[in-house]
Amino acid sequence: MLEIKLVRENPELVKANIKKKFQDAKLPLVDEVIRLDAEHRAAVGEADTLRAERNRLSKSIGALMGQGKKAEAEEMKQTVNRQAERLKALEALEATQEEQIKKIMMTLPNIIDDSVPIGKDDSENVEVQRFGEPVVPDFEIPYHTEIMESLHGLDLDSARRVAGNGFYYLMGDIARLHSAVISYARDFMIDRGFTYCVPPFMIRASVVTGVMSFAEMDAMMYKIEGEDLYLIGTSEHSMIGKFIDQILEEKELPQTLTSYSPCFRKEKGAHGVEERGVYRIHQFEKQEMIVVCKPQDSAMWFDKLWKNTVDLFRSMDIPVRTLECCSGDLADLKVKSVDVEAWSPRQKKYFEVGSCSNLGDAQARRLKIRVSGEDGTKYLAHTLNNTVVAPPRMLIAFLENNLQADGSVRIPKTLQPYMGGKTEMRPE
RNA sequence: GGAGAGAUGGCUGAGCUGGUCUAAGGCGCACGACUGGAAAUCGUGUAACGUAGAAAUACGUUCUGGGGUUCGAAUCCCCAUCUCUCCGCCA
Repeated sequence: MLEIKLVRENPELVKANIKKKFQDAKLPLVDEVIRLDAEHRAAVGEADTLRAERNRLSKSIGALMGQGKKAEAEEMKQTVNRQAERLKALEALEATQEEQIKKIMMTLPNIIDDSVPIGKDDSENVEVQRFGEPVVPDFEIPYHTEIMESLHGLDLDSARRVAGNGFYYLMGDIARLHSAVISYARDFMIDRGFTYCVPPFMIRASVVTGVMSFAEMDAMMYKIEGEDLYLIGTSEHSMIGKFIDQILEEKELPQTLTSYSPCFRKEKGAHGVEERGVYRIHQFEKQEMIVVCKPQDSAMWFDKLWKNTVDLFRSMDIPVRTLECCSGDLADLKVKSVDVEAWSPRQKKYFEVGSCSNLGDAQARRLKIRVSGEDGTKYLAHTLNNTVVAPPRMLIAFLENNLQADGSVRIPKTLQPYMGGKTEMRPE
């Protein structure tokens, strides 16, 4: 979501950005929206003149009525009525133009950061940095469902009967580990100065459309039947929505929040062979972090945010890397984004466990999140979000990296207090 | 779920028998005066968004949101949302 002024004044910049994202089909939209905008402003100008005239005449009708000059008032009413038709037509035109402009503006991608690598799809994403040694042990690592089952920690059969594919029962120590990871991650972020928050798990359509594109919404969100409510796909939705229509004082920034929520996703689309078990599921839990800040600070916060996730995983002895999203793979609302990926010693590759995004002012423009500066000027805030940790997918990385040759799973020191002091989980 | 009352600029709060509402009054905030400095006091100014303009400014839109009646809506009508009170239900 760009500002129409930017498109009007810098069409070449907007077009170059579209090309960088390999969305050439959208190029004609730029000229089209500029034309619509010019027509719209002309219509507004004419309509405003008519409205001014109507207001002036209406006022004098009031005055005439007060003086008891009914005949003159009636005559004046007729004058206003003669203009009413043209005004009505103009107002209808204004409405359709606004709708058309908004529709196009919603599809134009945000201007990406200069540092974003150019590439057409996820195959061209770029590894930035590795943290920790990606170890491949000399014994075989089983599929994560087998590790969990060996510890009596997973019951997919029952889940299928009760809710279907994409759901799970976590049992015993695995369920406890799940809660431990969430609690540990919560405290980890609180220690870094973030404010803990439990948000609504359902949100209105108006908030959904503010935080994501229609295509994403259709592919992800579960709707509550008969109500204007959707189950959240991530607490980012309700956390950014918290600031909808707000004008924040500059001194209240930055807002740094960490939130817990269950997440619900339809996950429309094919499920690959490596996505069995608890990798791609309709329901999971997540500790999230979001930041609302001044525009000049968002790049700095972006770096801080993804580092938090890296540090968290490293504190549980899980090797990770950061993978920068290339231009073509970057969602339209985003300025820049990196995925944090955890090492899978079984697959001998990294897989996504978190995603850190700088949205610039795109969400803020849609949701009207503004800042009132010291000198009274108003501007849009920048918004960012990042995963702290999202089990049960994260447990896959945890189990594979902490599995011992004898089938037991080591519990790192940092997690032990959250596991009642246990140092390992052992199959019976 | 049932019944009733409400929603007005940053906050509080009047207006709600339709027409100087260009939204009173108060609080807060900003600037100025007074002061050695401050408090108190006094004065002035204090919403957002859009269009035009270099700017001053002008015009338009907005009184929870959407629709309607009217020459004209904060005010009347309809729908939605939210809040409060009472009843019911419930962890």
